[in-house]
Amino acid sequence: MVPRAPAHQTVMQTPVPHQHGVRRAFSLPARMQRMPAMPFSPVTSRVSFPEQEERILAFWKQHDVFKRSIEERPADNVFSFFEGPPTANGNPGIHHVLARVFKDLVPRYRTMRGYRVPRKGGWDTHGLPVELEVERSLGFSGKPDIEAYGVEAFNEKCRESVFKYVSEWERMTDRIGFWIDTEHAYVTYHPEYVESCWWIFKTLFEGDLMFRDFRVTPHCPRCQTSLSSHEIALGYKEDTPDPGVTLRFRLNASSGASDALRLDDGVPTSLLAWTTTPWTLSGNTALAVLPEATYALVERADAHLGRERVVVAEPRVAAAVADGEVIATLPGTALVGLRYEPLYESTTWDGIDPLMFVDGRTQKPKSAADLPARRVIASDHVTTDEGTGILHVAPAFGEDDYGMGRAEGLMFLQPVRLDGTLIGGPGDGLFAKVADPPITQDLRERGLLFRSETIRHTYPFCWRCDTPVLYYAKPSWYIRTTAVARDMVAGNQRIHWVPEHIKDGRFGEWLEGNIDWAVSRERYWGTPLPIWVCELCEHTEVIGAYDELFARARAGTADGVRKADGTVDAHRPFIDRVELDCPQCNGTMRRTPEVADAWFDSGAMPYAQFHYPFEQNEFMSRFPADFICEAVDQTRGWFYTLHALATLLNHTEDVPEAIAYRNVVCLGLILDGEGQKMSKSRGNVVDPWSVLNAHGADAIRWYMYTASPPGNSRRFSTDLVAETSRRFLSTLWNTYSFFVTYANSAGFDPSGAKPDASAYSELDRWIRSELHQTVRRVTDALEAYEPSEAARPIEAFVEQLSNWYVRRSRSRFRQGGADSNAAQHTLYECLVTVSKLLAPFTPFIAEELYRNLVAERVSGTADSVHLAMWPEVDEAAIDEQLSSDIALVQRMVSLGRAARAKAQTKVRQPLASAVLVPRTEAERGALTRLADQIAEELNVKAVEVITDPGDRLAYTIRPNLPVLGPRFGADVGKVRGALQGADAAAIVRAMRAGDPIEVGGFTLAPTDILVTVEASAGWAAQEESGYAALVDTTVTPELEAEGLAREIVRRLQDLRREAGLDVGDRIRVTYRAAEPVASALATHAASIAEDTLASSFEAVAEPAGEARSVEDVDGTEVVLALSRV
RNA sequence: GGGCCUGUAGCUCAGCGGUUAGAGCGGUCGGCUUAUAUCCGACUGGUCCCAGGUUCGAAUCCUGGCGGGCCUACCA
Repeated sequence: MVPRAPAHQTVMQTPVPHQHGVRRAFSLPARMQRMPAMPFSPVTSRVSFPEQEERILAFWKQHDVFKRSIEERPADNVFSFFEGPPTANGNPGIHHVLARVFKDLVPRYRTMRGYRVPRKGGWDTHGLPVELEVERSLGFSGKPDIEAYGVEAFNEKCRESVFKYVSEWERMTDRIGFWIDTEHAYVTYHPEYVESCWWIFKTLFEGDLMFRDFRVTPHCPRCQTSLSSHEIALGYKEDTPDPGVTLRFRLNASSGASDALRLDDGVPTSLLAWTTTPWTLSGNTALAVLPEATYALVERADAHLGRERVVVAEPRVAAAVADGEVIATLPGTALVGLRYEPLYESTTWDGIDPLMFVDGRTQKPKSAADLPARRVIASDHVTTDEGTGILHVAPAFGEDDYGMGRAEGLMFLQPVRLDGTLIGGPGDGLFAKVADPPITQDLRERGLLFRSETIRHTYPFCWRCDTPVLYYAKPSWYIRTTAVARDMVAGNQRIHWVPEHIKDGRFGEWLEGNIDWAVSRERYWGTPLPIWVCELCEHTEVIGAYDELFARARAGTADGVRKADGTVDAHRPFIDRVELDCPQCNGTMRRTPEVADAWFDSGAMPYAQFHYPFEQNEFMSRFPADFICEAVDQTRGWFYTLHALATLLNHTEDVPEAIAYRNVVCLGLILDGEGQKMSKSRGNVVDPWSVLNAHGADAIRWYMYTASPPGNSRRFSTDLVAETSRRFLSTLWNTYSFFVTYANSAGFDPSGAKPDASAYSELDRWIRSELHQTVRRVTDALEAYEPSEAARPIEAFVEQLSNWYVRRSRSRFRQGGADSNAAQHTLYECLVTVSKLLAPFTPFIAEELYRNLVAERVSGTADSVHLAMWPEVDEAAIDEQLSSDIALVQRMVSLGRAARAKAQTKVRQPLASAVLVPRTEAERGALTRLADQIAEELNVKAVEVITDPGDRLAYTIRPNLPVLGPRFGADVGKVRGALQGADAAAIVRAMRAGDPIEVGGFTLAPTDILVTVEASAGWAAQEESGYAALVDTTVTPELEAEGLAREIVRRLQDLRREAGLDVGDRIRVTYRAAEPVASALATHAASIAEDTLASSFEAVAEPAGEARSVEDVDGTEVVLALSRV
């Protein structure tokens, strides 16, 4: 249907202020203005949602609706949204659709609330995934291949690769109705973006928030590169066999041991330590014990060494030293500070460069004598659950070890090369894992091996080449996030998280355990670190702007960065050639070779997307974001880097807020039908287009919003989307189609005066009450960023609208007159309001309804629902009593139908009466008032509402536990027992009279007891939760005749439809029927004729006409024939 | 290994201290219907993952397991 407006030039008018509403900003063609007689465009009940959506997309484009939805809102009322940039190096899957539809929801809602919501897109273009994709396409297997190929050419390939899939992303984004400005999207490799990143680096460096240090990192010795945590996760192998060796670290007279260790006895005494990595032993510089643990001195006889004593944690004695005798125990603190004999004198080996920790940094010692001696240290990392309770510490090969080295000022030895080969000792020149056996053998021969075994554990391998990964200390640049860790924790408390548990759960705990951010990567395609270090004196300088770079660069060295045409490309390898003069020593300053972690780029987007601070533009009005939304896997990714950089830059007083976002919705992951995460590697990714083409974007969107709360993971299947479309969208569509059909035939004018309040029927007042309660619920939920909570009430309302309001009002729409007008106004209001409520959720169908019902019919209105204002709650329309009364009616009708089903009388068969039994007097009043509706629904002649059904019912009584529980506590059981034995009828009588009830020594009030009823003969009853409905099952001959007449009406209507007659066609009917049908038809001929628009209805011997059918009515043959008049 | 989430009908999910655990879909049967690709009813289908505990009362709260998901991790 949309767009129906003929193509024409839209005329932009001067923007108008929008404090209280939206003014139309372009003029409609003259023929569309003020033509109340013009009907709504006809709406077919059969609609292709996907095709309709394409038409609406075209309408939005033609009329620039997205852009206007921003620009028509006041510039001083900004709601800020940050787009977390997707990496466009693969085709988008349905899981990307999930994120994008949730991102779209809140901005659309806020726009309708009158905010200006700019939506700048972005692309994440740097990083390892891009490099790996290129490596794959070039058939590379590691860094040496890239170096040989040339960094310049390689990076050029990366740049091309990034946008290979962008058009696919844009096509998907557009089709699902995600409004985002891709035209002005930020791109992380653009020079302006990189320059902002540089500014941040410089700001942090000058604020003493950046430093260089060793970092222990997973390292693939074959590819000679660090592996990111993501890559490591790909390569874990279970049950990897490794050596498990227990070693003797000898104590001697100069160890400084206390008397407790009895070294004076002259018995050889050792500390025992266990490790799975013998190749790290030559890097040992300490042993760690748990100070609060108790250690045991164990004496034993060794087959080779004779009498000896060993020290292990007391709980480990049985496991580690099965054949010994504990001769003393001592606290862990008594071991701290002991010196021990090194396994290897590795400090003196060729090629080893011993370092030491000073003030937390590794340094060369002034002389060999300054090196700290190996000693026993205290550490919380030690456990007594495993090994010996004494830990071998090699700071060069373990993160914990490194931390201990730093904290304790230990020696630092790294006798392993980056290619994984050992320097010196028994394994000299061998690859680390290969060196384990010779090292073990050497220690065995020297009497230092206490025990050797093979253990199995989970160990990481390089996912590309299957080489075991080594953990290895390498120099790295850090951002000192620990300096602002408390600020980050405090800031987090000001962020509204959905779901809430992320705040103090996954995210909060991550912040609590914050460590400095290792931000450098030894890679190629990334933001180059703008750090230059003097070759001679190590003077370090950070460049924060291109102008600064060009001013400082030695002549000619920056030519590759600033191209001849004036553009800048600060990427490698050009930037690597830039040399600066050292201001301190006249040496040459060269750039540190690393690039930035790509997460740094994305965390910098609040600033870099606007080239802040180089351009003073939107940044200030956009920071911090009011809303961001990504999947939970971003908790330690984008959510963290955004937060960290904001807190850091606030710490340096360069940005005004310490948080980057105020509200964040974390989405769960999409799983496939089997509950597995969708990923390219598993091959279970659903192609969004297959679903979009079949069911459309609205169906997918509605499914995403309603399937489960945003934070839950959800299983996805096309069938579930199809169900959504059928159940929700079709119901709404048909209600809309119904309205348009009858409104047009009645000449309904939406601009016409609204009916007086008194003209509205009770049904009208009820649905309006429901409508405005729905508006309230939806608004509240959206204000709380709870999309699922917001969507469900709309679904429930549409269901009520279609299946109660419209169904019960159908005849009113046909009749005309004041009542008909009230019904039309009511349904119109409902549909228009629903279209606005739905606009953020299902923007296409909402637009279609709004365009046809409002924009094209009512002057002075916005021409798109997305430019309209959010509906206001009409508090006066809300009548909660009426809402609950109708809910009760619906419940009673449902009970009554169930009672009919028990009696096996179809609803078409009229019955004499129904008896309703509510729980309270107030309910009795309501049902009495609404008895007519119930009688119609149940097809009974009379409805009686009573609280005492007399002998039509038998009673059972039950204790009202929620009331009795708090009062009687443990006696509840006795009360229950007493009630079971009591005379139910007598108690019910007492309850009716309002008398206190004495039972088993307890005094109960009427409200303490619940009554259940059952029908007696001649009645059918259904009871639920204290409510009951009964129907009189007696079918008199009169009732039977009436039922037969209605049966014939239904069959004639079927015949009309089969014959292809129009709703208004008048007919002539002839029939032949045996008894008892014949008499029934004769009696009711007039009403049958009226219901079927028949001008004549006569019994003949041989019925004939345009359509004829032979029917079996309860065993009686009936022949029907009809012809158009 | 640790953290967080999650486990309810064949499927997707509500319910999160209170009477007989629900909805939609599916299946079977019946019914309504000239807005509907709809709708209504009945039937079918549940050791509310398991085991303890708290409580008068537990799907719901606590503890411990088990399964699934995500994140994280060389506990030597």
